[in-house]
Amino acid sequence: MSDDAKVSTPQRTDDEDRQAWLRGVAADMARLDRSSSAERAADVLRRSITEGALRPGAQLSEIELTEVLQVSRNTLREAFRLLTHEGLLVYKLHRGVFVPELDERDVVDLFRLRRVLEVDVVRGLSERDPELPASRLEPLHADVESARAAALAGTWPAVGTANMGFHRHLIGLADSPRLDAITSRLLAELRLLFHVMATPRELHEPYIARNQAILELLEAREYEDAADDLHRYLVDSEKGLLAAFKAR
Amino acid sequence: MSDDAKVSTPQRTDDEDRQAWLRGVAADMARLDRSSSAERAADVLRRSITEGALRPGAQLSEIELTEVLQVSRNTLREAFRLLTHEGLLVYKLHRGVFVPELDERDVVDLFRLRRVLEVDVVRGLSERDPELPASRLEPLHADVESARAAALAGTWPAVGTANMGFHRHLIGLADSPRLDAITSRLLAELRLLFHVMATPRELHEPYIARNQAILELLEAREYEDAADDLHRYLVDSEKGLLAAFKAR
DNA sequence: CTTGCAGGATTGTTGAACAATCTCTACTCT
DNA sequence: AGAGTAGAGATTGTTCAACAATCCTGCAAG
Repeated sequence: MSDDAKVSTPQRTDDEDRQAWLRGVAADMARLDRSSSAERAADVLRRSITEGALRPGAQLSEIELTEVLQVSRNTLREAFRLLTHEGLLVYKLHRGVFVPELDERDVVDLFRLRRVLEVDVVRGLSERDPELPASRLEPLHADVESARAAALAGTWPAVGTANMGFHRHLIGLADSPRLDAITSRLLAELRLLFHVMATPRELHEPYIARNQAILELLEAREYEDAADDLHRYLVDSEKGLLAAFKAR
Repeated sequence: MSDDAKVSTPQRTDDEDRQAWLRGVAADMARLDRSSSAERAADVLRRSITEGALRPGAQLSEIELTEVLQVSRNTLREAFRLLTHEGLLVYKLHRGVFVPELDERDVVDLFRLRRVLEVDVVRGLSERDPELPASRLEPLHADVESARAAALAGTWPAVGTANMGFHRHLIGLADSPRLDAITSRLLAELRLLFHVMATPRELHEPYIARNQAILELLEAREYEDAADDLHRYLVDSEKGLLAAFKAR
């Protein structure tokens, strides 16, 4: 860690800045030289699925998509694999790939995991409070803000996106790459579930304020209260989705 | 198993049996027609990695493996993708696939998740105790038994396998497919970590008895005590691995 | 109404080919 | 001599065309 800083600026900050910059550049590079074709195709498909253009249950034809996406069948199948791992597609042997159709049991399973993981992250924050700068909460503020803006504009899917970003960033506070990966998959599946709703307003609107309340508790370092709030939040959200299923 | 009994047996049980049988048949079918080539190649590689024939850091050459496994490059790459998703391989763009080298941070990350998930499963058992037949604990007994047998034979890697099976089956009690998938990946990565030990005896032996103790608490329906034991178990196991890293 | 059987369509797999990138060696220049 | 550089060789990324295996559809027969 320590270095041969010969200048008179505080070495710690200087070094930390450099480290942060190095990480940033590395991340940018990794983002740029992605496996080009396969990941680019996966990006397009991912958006089509999460935005609802491809409904749950829909089949994705290989030959059709090779023409649309301008990639070979092999590359397309690699993109399929990527999305399969994210839970956005399922393979049926010799029958093709489909957008998964989730049901009530999946809702229960999904929220069971969300509760365990998210609540534990928030509870665990109290133990590493000192090393957690306030700037780490910045992305959460941005999510609440954009959720509120989207609500004003009436674009409820965007509200859902922002709310999901809030929880993704909340999980990110734990600095656990494996937890981040798991969360990414869970939220992708949650997206699929949202499509059971005709009008997603009552599915997203109530949670804007509740996210903000949790965020304020985090700022006040009331981690236990925040965890309790979050738990109730997830229970209610699950109830809402299950109700939407029954009313469907 | 069940039959289309027109006799006077209670219909409910009859129907439930039929349902169970249908699920069993479906599972068997799904297990049989696996994606043949790609999954078969992945099976071979998976065993090579988990059994240590391919050490962490080793590179897997494509042309070499196409000859050994008798599959085409495209199919081999699909097998690589499968194992990448399990955490047993990592891709480095334009450089190839490698067996990952995990370090202390991975140990901490991994065990953090194991503690949260496994402990929560055990705690949650108390709420669904009535619907949990004693036969569900049968696989756990088998794991303890085979661990003990392997210890007598001195085959410590087999002890590790049995111990991991115990925890996999423990998680399985939650009946959560997503949790099962996550666990499968975590345990695969744990396997990679075991290879840092020259002599794996002290890494596995102490935990045979501790698994049995936990199992006995489960049978006695002392779920809180079992959860506490499990928590300590995982803390100690993490310590042992970290110590092995430092002594390496 | 169910069962069995073509025929057509789709997926699974292969092999070869070319482009892009990395690694290593050997060379040049100071 | 040592550092930097250019290029050859090897490996990976991607595409294409073809064939084998499997699934789905519709129709005929019982």
